[in-house]
Amino acid sequence: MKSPTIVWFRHDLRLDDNPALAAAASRGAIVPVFIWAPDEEKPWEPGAASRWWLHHSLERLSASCEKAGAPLVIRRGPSLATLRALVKETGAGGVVWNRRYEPAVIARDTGIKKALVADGLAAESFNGSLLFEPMNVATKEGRPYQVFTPFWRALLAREEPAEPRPAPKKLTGVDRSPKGVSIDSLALLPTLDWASTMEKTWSPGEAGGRKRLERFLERALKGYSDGRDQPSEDGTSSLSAHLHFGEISPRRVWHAVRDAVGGKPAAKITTGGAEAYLRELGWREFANHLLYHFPHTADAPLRPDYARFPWAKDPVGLRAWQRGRTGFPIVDAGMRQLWATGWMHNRVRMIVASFLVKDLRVSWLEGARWFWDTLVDADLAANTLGWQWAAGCGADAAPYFRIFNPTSQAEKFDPDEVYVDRWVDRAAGYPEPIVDHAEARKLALEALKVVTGKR
DNA sequence: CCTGGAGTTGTCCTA
DNA sequence: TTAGGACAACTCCAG
Repeated sequence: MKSPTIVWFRHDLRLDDNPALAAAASRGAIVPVFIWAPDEEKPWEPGAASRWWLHHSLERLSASCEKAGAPLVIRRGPSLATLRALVKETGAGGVVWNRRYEPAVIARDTGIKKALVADGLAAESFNGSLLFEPMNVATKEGRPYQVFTPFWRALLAREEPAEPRPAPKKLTGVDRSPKGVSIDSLALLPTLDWASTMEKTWSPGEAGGRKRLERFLERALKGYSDGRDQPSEDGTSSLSAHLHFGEISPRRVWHAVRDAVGGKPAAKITTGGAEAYLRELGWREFANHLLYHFPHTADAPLRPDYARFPWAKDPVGLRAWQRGRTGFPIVDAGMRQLWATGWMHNRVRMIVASFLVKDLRVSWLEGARWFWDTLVDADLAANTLGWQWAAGCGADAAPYFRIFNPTSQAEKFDPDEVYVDRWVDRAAGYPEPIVDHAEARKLALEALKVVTGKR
């Protein structure tokens, strides 16, 4: 019998349109593996909400692999050593995986590939997570893009992403599957009772992702352009966490959206909702492009001038923001939705982010860290882009004078206060506003002069 | 190399 | 009540 191939699952927790899995399955027997090694991703090892999601996603993936004929082996420990051990135990001839683009992960994976090849093994990686990988996209001058619109135009001018390929009908496992550990033993679930609302809100896993997509296409795609701005409505796709963990393929989403509006090439789509949604997938690509080409941005502003920005030390304000006790109902509603569900509507993410960095003048990194721990869709590329955009220190950032007014944003996007009422009880001991917005706005504009170097 | 149009998501003041 | 301009320049990127 031919030697089996190890399929190293990471952020591609699906069988559908999974290039690494497909390649391995076409060669013969496979050993599907997930390795829990959070230390290797420091300082951005998965946060609490991500771990909750991962726990359930692994349960689903494990069930699917089992059913398809090749049980998932779960282990913990250093990735390279674990892969080498598995090679030894199974006589595998190679290891395959789908690529990730976070700086720490790239460094690790590069080392692992080199080591495996030096061991005399076949090691091959694939694109399972992006429509267009960052190393293949550049301006006419060969530089990375830093402005979204030209980036997006360039993507639209290209050949479209390939059609997704369905899951292999059957997987062939090895005769004696290597021992693994239980999902429970990874201790991914929170110890306190924090996840009950999350459990009601989400269905982690491949099937849950596909259902979300179908539901979105049926109910919200058409009205997406405006619907996505109403946090009280289910007007967004809510696919972010499924996409982050690779439970659904972006190619699958891309083509499903195209097909939903007649199957025209994406560049020719003028239907408002579909065009706007594909553009959001474009932002996901752009975020990965930026993080790949500017790896320092996860921890420092892209625009070096901003290192001078006089951020406030305000642990009390930060705490009030985190707990949803700022006295600004739309901000508090968002922060409480985040705490309860592990997710926040994108419109509200912008409002709360602007509030933290402009009204409280607390560093975007504090916000990024809180989101990182509490979002089920926490994604280093998207989180970095979003926070640097709000703070004005990133690529294609919001102009410095664009400071969200939490009151007018609420009036505009939650006029009947349906969203606020869902998350905030303003009767009992609801706090007074912790800042005067008009005053805070002036101070923020003043502080920004330090960066622009003017008086 | 130069040129010129353009840049996700806003707010406030004035006429 | 509403519409329009100011809020800063700067850099990006295609032609």
